[in-house]
Amino acid sequence: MGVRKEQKEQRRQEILYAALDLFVTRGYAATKISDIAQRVSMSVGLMFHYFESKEKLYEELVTMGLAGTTYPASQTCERAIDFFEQFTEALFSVMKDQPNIAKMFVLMANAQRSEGTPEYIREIALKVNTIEQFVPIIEMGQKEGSIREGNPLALSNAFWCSIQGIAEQYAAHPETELPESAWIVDIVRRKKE
Amino acid sequence: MGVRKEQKEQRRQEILYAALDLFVTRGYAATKISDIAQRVSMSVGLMFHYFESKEKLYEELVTMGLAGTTYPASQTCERAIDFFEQFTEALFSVMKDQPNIAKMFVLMANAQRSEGTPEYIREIALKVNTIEQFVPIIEMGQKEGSIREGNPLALSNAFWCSIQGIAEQYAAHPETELPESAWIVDIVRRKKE
DNA sequence: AAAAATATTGAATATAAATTCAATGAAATG
DNA sequence: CATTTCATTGAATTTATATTCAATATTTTT
Repeated sequence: MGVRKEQKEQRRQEILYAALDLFVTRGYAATKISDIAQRVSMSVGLMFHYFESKEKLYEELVTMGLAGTTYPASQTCERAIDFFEQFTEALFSVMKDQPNIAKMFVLMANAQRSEGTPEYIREIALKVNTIEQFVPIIEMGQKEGSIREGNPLALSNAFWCSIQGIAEQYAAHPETELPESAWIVDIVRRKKE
Repeated sequence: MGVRKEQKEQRRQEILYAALDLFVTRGYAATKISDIAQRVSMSVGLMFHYFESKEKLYEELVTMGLAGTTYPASQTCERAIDFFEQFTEALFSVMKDQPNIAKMFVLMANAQRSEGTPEYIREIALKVNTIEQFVPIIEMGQKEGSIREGNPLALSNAFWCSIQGIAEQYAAHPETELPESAWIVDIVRRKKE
């Protein structure tokens, strides 16, 4: 049973990933249903057999992005700085062999920031609140001396903005060499005297 | 003479800055002429008295962005790392009291990257080639020991992506506290043993 | 293999946004 | 103050794109 359902599900996935790529490289508003249809070699009409509307497609992507966001926030690390190192290393490594991860990063950021995003979709995207999540870890690291001094929120922000900027560049130009994770972790690392 | 011309020029500027803000906060494609018109309290029709089309308006902004991009590439600094420090400090300081600078950063990056950008506009935007510009400075700094080891292009890229990510966040949320420039410069700084 | 269910298409239709335009009002000029 | 020039509007028009739909093909089920 369900051979057809599986195929349909398969096809939906193809559409979703084609849309992800297009939404990221040209922006949601600038992407036409016909662009997506062309990518997956189907007629425009058929797209609506799979997705109710362009907006629903977007919503589903953002929901996927939210679901896929599982940060090992309470990983077992002795020092906070080790957490940043492991996290960043892991992230870059995943981005390298799954370009969709970088794209998803960009999609989520756009969904959060752009005033063009339908409000209910924006709200879904906003549930991923990475900047705030890292604040307690930074505070801990400051106490133990592995993270530099300074406003924890501003530090977290600086770190995340950098990650974000890198993901964007990588999504647009995957041929770019990713930085070594230590370079980025140094944004928050405390230097020894 | 030219009272009218001045007023017209004035009005054009208002439109340009309203468009800059909208293009950045919602994206070029998602911004309607009517959105811009509303911002500057004029009828949609009148917009076309000032600009031939939405695209020309975009082109003019990108051209402005290119013209405004004057990096003191060969500043008088003893060490390369000092250059990065001065540059970053200056940039953040300018962004703080001229929010349009941050917005322009974002506009230019979008124009460069998005496949939705009309090709001739993209080419204008691509003339700002910051990443490559910093490579020789990094190489110099590596020789003199003030910049860390590593692929100079990748280092420049990491630095610029961070700046870019920060500018984007700041453009979207100007209430965010900007990082201290030293945090970001540490991406390229060489640590003493 | 007939019937039912589903996939697919291409051609309408609907919607939305850009662009044009004829008409009107306001300022400058002689 | 009559005339010309420019600013402005609101209502068409055009263009682009999303969405619907009736008709057809394909697959599954009986």
